[in-house]
Amino acid sequence: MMANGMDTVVQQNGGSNLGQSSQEESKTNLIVNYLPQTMTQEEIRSLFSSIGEVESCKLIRDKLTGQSLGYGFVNYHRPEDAEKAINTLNGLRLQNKTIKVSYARPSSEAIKGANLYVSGLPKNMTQQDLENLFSPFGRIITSRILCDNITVRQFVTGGGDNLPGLSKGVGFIRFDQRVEAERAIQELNGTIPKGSTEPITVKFANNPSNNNKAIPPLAAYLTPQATRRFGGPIHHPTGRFRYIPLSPLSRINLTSGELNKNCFRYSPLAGDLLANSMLPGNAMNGSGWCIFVYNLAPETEENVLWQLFGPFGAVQSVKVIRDLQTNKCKGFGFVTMTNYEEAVVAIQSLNGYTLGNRVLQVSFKTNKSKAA
DNA sequence: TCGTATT
Repeated sequence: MMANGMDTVVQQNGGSNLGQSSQEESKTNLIVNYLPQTMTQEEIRSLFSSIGEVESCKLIRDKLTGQSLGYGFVNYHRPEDAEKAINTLNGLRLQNKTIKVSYARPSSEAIKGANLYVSGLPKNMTQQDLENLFSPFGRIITSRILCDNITVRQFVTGGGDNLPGLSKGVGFIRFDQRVEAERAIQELNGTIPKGSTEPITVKFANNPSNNNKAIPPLAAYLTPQATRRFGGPIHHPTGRFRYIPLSPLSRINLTSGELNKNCFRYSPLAGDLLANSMLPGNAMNGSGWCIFVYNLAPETEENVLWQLFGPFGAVQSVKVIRDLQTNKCKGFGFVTMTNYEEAVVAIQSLNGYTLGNRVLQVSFKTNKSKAA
């Protein structure tokens, strides 16, 4: 059935009340996976609030470093909102990630430590092959075969089923229950898959919470931005952005983590945009850059703006301006992005973009009430 | 040849 990690998990027993208690499967609590590293809890809340009223929202962070672990939970008040969130937000591309939205299983000790690392796989083994190999031992939550160019794959195919990248011969299988994983190790470790000559190794995967390999060099926090190559959070003394013009040589690399998110740089492409945005009292309101989007269709909803701007970087909030009577979009909206450079790229990319049969106008928000 | 999936 499912051939990639983007799909909502299929309940192999149809979700009916079989052996294991189908008791308190929450219909409102969602787990969100593959979140962009920079996405904050409030940005997640904002995104999911575009569907319906959120009861609670939690981004899971590393207890030591505070870094996002790339997943979180969103609990709605209403089950129908949770279902709608899955239908509309699962598979949404944000920055270089494709998020996954699915129902959270009830938390328990039995589901922890159920992730397996598999190596020695034949290079031609597909994700589906891998699932077929492991599925006799339990319900598979996720599976993945590592490829050399996963980034390219996600951008080109949107995380599709085929894997143009070359398999590295290693992968992961996450089972629903730890006992299922244990049994898979016993039965499959050291065995030779059909059509292969090499035995596979099956073992428990490293636990990402207690590894020490992800700590960036201390120097990354101490040296000037020129030497920064790591995406970790910079704790600016002011706790907020400071305007630091750099040379106009900066280039933006959307696919790497090399965008310095805590300094504003002049971009040779963006001089006039910057000039506009720096008008008094406008785009930068102290927490992000407000972008004006014009010529939206009457039926536009918030998720459209998320879809449009999300791929360009951190989006804090979106707003569709509606007529109070008809509840239809009045033709414009606003998007607030955290980082100046990402906002510039979004504007340059989306201004003039044809959405439906409408040509969008996208710019930094200006203080047009004064009609200066 | 180790990804960011259980509060």
